[in-house]
Amino acid sequence: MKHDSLQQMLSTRFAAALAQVAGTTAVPADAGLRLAGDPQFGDYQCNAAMALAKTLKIKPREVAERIKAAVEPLLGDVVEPLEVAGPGFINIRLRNEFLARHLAEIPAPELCSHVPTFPHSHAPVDRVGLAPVTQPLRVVVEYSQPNIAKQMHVGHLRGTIIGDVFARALAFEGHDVIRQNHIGDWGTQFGMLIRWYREHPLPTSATHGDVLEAIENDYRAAQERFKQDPAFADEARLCVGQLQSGDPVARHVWQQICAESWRAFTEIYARLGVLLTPDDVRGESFYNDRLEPLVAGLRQELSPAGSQCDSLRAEVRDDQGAVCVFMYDEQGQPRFKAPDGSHLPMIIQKSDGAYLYATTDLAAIRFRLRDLEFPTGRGAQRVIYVTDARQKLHFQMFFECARLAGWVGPDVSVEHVTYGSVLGSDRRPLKTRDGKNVKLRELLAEAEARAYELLRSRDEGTEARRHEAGEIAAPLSDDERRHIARRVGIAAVKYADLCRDRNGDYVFSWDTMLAMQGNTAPYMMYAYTRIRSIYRKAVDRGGTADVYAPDVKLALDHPTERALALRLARLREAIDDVASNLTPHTLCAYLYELAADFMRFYESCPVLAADDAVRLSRLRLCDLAARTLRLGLGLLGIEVIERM
RNA sequence: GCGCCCGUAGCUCAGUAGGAAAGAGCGGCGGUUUCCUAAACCGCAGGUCGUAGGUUCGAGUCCUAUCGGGCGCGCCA
Repeated sequence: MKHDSLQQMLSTRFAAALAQVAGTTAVPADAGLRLAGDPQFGDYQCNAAMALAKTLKIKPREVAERIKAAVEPLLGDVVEPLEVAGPGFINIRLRNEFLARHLAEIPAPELCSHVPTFPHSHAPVDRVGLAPVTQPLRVVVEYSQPNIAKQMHVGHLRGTIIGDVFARALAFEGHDVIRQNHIGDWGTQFGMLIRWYREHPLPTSATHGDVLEAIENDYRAAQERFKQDPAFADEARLCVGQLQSGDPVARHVWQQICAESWRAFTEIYARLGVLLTPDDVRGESFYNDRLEPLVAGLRQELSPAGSQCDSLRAEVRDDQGAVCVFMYDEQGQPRFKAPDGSHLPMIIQKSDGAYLYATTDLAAIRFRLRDLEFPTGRGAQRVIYVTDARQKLHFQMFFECARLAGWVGPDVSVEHVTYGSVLGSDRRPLKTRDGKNVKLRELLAEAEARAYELLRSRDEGTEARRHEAGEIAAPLSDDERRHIARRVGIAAVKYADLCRDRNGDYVFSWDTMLAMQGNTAPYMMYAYTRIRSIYRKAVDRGGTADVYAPDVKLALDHPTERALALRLARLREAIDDVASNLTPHTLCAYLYELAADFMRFYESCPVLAADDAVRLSRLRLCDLAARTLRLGLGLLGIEVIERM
């Protein structure tokens, strides 16, 4: 089992050599080791000589030569002779024997059941030879955050998909991941609904096909009535109080609404292949009775003479009837400003006594870091919030406030991971034709329908013809096609979202995401089925039993074999990258390159027709490629299929 | 007014704590199928990296201005 990526392995050796050349015992944190910019320069390169030349006042190429001399004994038979090139680059090419050995160490699939896979499939995960981290962190990932009594819509799509990748990748790395779905299940809006259901029946599955849709319609009707009927509005406000004070009737209606909402959310999550379950729900209501003491506590922590952190400071003060946290910078100037230039506070209690998002967030982080009861009894060391970029200011204020209050220590990492909006082809936020939010339920149905249509139109011609020509055993049955269409459709939506840098806005396009060429889910899934097809045929011919036998030597003589092998050997780098930088698109890029490398290998290296030794070697490469694709796509929350 | 994000090929986007001649896909043009799925593969064409300064041996990448687009900024989440 491997802990270090190739890059880390090379980097530590070069770092040691650098220290030696620089004449220090301090090993540099960065040995300047990068992927080679161009294949002609090898696989990796070390760029540290130029920088070191400056401090040593020696010519860069001379420094490079010294590094080369110092590092070569450390590298053994890992690399071909190093080359110093250009102004002082050191080009590194891994030896084929090393690459082959490296891959040969990946054992036949050993399944691990500690990593979550898909909601409906509890198949253990094939780690493809990658070891978990030795020092796992407890990581909270908060994502999705739908609102009770409303259907999930496109606005929830990105956060749900992206957050799920973090949960998966971090869990795979061996961290102790706690998913948290901070659902909006509390607040004044429930007064209207509770009041409404005094005189209307609560929708049930017996009366409505989509219960949540019915509740949402009622909610809109109640809002309308709230605006027009003052008596109704007053009663609705009273209902809020009843709910908060635990009135059994109000409480019951609220619980029913929540239960129906969760049911609908869970259905969407399962269909999307997202890990979130009702167990992960800890909504705003959960923190309700912690809010009053929290505000009181914050008054203590942030009193003007109270605890301070660095030179920043904050104070709690009532302003215009609201309880506010005012934050100041090192110069004593306001940290945040309103449009009119006045000091912008973070409001933690409204003038009417109600609490806000900020208050709940503070309560939640306190809970996660201090109170969360887990087997080992420790709180989270890393908390990741996945929300859209527009909430940036809120999180900035919230994080600073929590730090200033001393609730988030220096050893804890809190991260706001943002993403851009989903836009339509008009570059405006994606809406339906009549200007409404696109329901996730409908969007996913369309994805599946479009994928089905794609398969059907393709099959009309080629599949039947290929069956007649004896090229394939049987055309797809309609059931299979529906199954495949579901996987491909959902995968297309998720992959299209994940494969671009999450910071920017992104233009939603069915045609782009369902394309068979390019960096898309269908292309990758197709590559996987091609590999599996070879393997099936090999099994039919009885030639796969021993691909992982110790005497099978991986031959990397053809350039496409070598390129594929190198890519496979870099899996660890790709996964480490997502887990530490929280950038799903870099894993997508890796997998796309892997699929493309496989396709090129496939075009130029016959597998089944090759002689025994070569066939087994290539078959093993194929299987490693399939396993790597399945794992990588699985970490992206995408399930592969065996045929397309 | 202040703050954040974005600006790279006709289009959609990569470009990894500054490193060698700027990369994909789509679209365009041209090739490849007695061969494991042609839903593929290969080749060609196409860029003053918004603009102007600066730092550096070296800048798409860092700094400062500036233009253009998006978003945010007291009792919403």
